[in-house]
Amino acid sequence: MDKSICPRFDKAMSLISQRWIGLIIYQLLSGPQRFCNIEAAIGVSGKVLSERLKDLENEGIVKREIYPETPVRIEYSLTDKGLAFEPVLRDIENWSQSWLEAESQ
Amino acid sequence: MDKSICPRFDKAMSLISQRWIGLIIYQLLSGPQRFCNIEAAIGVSGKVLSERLKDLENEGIVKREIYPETPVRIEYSLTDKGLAFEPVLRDIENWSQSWLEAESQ
DNA sequence: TAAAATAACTTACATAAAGTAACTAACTGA
DNA sequence: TCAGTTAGTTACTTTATGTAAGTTATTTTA
Repeated sequence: MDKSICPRFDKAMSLISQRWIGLIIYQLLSGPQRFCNIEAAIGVSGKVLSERLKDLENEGIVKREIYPETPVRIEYSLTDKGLAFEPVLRDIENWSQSWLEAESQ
Repeated sequence: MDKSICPRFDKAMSLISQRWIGLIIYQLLSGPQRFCNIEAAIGVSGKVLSERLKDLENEGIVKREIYPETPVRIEYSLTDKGLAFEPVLRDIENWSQSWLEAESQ
């Protein structure tokens, strides 16, 4: 058990290797939005989405804001820490455009 | 179910959101190496490592080469497609240095 | 020559994570 | 009052991952 890898890098990797985390942040790059919007846009179940949003909020990556309108509006948005993740997602986007086929079986 | 996201990006995201995939590619960035070396360096179990290496080989990201020496040497290395993934991992590295704490409990 | 070691896996079993679908609570408009 | 919307939660099933031991081939050591 070497574990020669940096614990911070290791933690970042565990973060994005949680299913849906990347797509949630990517979706929030297009601006603050509601729970049901994220759910519909990326096709995640409500159960997992609420778990992930809680995790991301605890990590300081996502901010949850309640607007006491009628009906109540709850908006999720990226913090600076979350916005700083954009280059990662852009690189993944670029890589996927260059190296993955448009058609998959 | 909008599913407005690009299927190629979606596929790339499913790839890196598989546990260990990122760390395996990262580890291979330091050069071709053997199974047991990757296993020790990142702390993944042999079972999952062999699954992941097969997946990565099928995706054309990793190359497996057998050197019929004594004892036989099997080396895993990155293809061009795999090497092209480097910027993603460097960005994650940078992000983790800037935004994650050195100490975690 | 037999026993122990190493590399590269695989198998069996246990636990954790994710998916599915239905349910809740608060409100609103018809 | 009934159906609809938002933001979730709960119960249950399926899939993924972890752990530890076993396998095959070869090689080194006693």
